Parts: sequence; C-alpha cells; structure tokens
Amino acid sequence: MIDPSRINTLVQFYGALADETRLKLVGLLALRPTCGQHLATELGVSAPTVSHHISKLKALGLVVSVREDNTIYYALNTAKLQHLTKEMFAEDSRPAPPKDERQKVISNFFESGRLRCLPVQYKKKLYVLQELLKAFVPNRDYLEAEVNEIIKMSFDDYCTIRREFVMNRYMNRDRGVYRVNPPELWLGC
Amino acid sequence: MIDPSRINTLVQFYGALADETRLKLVGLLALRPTCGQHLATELGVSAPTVSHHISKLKALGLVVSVREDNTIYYALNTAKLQHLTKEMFAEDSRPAPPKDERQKVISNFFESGRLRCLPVQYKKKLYVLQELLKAFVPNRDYLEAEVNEIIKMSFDDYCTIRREFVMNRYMNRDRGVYRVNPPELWLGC
DNA sequence: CCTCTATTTTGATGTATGCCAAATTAGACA
DNA sequence: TGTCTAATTTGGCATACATCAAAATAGAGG
Repeated sequence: MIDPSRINTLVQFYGALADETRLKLVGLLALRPTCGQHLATELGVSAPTVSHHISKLKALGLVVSVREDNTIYYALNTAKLQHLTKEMFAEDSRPAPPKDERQKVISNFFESGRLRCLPVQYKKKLYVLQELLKAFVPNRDYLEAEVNEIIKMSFDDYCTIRREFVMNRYMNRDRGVYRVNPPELWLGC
Repeated sequence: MIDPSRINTLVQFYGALADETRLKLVGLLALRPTCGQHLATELGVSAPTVSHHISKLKALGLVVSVREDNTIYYALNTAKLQHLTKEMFAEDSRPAPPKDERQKVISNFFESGRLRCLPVQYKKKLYVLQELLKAFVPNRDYLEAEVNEIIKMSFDDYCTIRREFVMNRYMNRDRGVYRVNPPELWLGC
C-alpha cells in the first residue's frame, strides 16, 4: 500500500500536522490569509513560535507567503494539502471505484499534483480549471501575487490559468483583488 | 476548515502516522495480517518496540488483532484509515464537485464512517456493500473473526453484511477462510 | 542612509517519545 | 497444574522538538 520511497515524504507530512499549534495554524489559514502577529495573538503563543511552525509548513509547500507593505501574509495551499493527503492511498491495489469522465481527465492531465499541460479540448480544459480552482476558498479575497503563487504550485504558466479563471467567470477580478465566484456564474457548465 | 473539537483526534491520528516505524508497520499490515515477531524481524526492531507501536495504532482503531492458537495476528483497518484521512476535509466549504449517484447514496447512508442502516433498494444496497468491501484487500485470506471485526467498525450487524458479501459474490468463503473476489465475479454490476 | 516594525534566528529549558534489555503476563496445550 | 511461546510492561537512556526571551535581520518608507 505504501511506496517505500515515499515513506519519508509521508512521515514529514504527517509530522507537520501532528502538532496542535500547527493544526490550529492550518485551520486559521484555511479561513483567510493572515499575518504572523495576528496568528500569534489568536493562538496565544509567541511570535517566534508562530514563525517556527510556519517555516515547517512552508518547507512542505503547505503554506505560501506574500509580502504586502510591512506585513507578510501567510496563506494555505489547499491543493498541496489534498495532494499529500491522497499520497497515502496512491499505491492502493483494491479495485478502484469506476472513475467518471471527469476523474479520467483529471488523472490524465495531472501527475503528482502538477498539471502536465492545459487541455486543448474545451470540456477537458474546464475540468482541469475546476480542479485547479479547488486550491482557492470562496468568500475570500486574494491578492494577485497570492493567486500566482498558488497556481504556480501546480503549473508554471500562472498567467494563462489566471486569465482562464477570469474569462470563464470562475473568478472575479475587482481592482486587483481576486475572488472565487459561486458555481452559478461559471461558464460552460 | 478544521472543526476545533476534532483537533485532538486529528493530532493523534497524524501523530500515529508521523513515525517511520509505524508507517512501515502500516505498510506491512496493508499487505497481509502479520504476527508481532515477524513484524519485528521484518522491520529490524525489537518485539517490545513493535508492541509499543501496535498498541498506539490499536488505540486509534487503525489496527485490529485476532488470536489464532499461540500467535496474535494484527490486521490493518483500512476503512478507519480512510475515514480519518477524510476528517481533515470534513468542514470543507468549497463548491463540491458534482456528486454522482453512487456518491450520493454513500453519503446518505454513512455518517462519520459508520453505516446507518442497510438500504432496502437493491441497487443502493450494492453501493453500500461495495463501500464496505473497501476495508478488505484482494489476494489475501481473512479469518472469519477478522472479517467480523473489520465489519463491526462500520456496522454492528456483521453477520448480515458478511452473508451479503458472500451472496453477491463480493467475497468467497472456503473452509472458513474469506477472500475478496475480483470485480468480474460480482453480481449485479 | 536612518528608523521603525514584523519576522526570523539563537540559545536555553523542559517535555515527549522511540528504543532496548530485563522482567512479567497471557494464553494454548499437554 | 506445569510448560512453553508470544506479547506486553517496566525502567532507563538518548534524541527530538515545542516553547519562550533576547538578539539579529529584513524590508518599507522617509
């Protein structure tokens, strides 16, 4: 079930989440990007402690940071979290539940959580874009730099993806601030 | 994203898997049920160490033990492992990908990893049985007591489920030893 | 450059825990 | 009941690491 070569990755990943403070940190960052001081007071620990834990989460790619003026905002990389969670069952040899069309496209175009290339076929492209969109939480503002950072974890050409997000109305852009649209607004569904 | 009341459960769960020895243990048990001594030599650690780790995994319900004659066989509870892995995303508020029919039935009849009741409708019943079957690995023998233990983690009336498994040819029974059948043999698919 | 603030690094301390050897227990079988 | 094997518990040691205070650093803005 577990690929020996991934044991180390998995131990690190589980270790990262096996601490109460870090888990709460992840919980807070899941709500919105937050700066270090706010996290410290929220959790009732010192700033160095937050820094210490954030650096561990960043080392695993679970958190990205974006500087804005004098403060650094930390944001959760949801896609990475899901990808690592799935690692555990990667080598599962049990008869897989029948994949639907969407699932097939996803597994063809993604490898180890990264997008190989953007599909040309419209329908497939939408599946892939929707998959990438999962890394973003609704009802939350994202700075452009943040959007870029998060896309970049799955695909280098973040400009194309960001543009596709907006063109297909998966995301709304207002004065440089991005936001996930409710599915009713999405095109091509 | 993370329910505060479950933080402790999650910390324990991740902690359980955040150790190389325990992760290897899980990997070995995923292949087949194994006794302590064999695990010890396989991993190159002492018997007390194995015992120590097994007891941690058992405390979380990740491992069940069945005594046969003089030796105790430990077996992985795959269903529990999957259920705990999913906990992390339980409170996920992102727009869910459209659930297919099977997924809808599963989420209606299961709650927190346990089966509420066995559906009466034939088709739904099969979905549920297939879900329960995921706790068993193919190409591996299960003792009846072991089958019971594993089913019991999801549903108290293990007799009914075990009988349904055999009747629908999801499992084969030969002289008291159970085995998952390949999907080609399953009835009603 | 200088200042100011947020973050990170350093150093020290206490706790948690993985590991083994030795002793003990549990249960099967005669 | 006695014996035998496998598993567990106990005790002790070493390491890992969460935490904080204090010091150092980074970068924005004058």
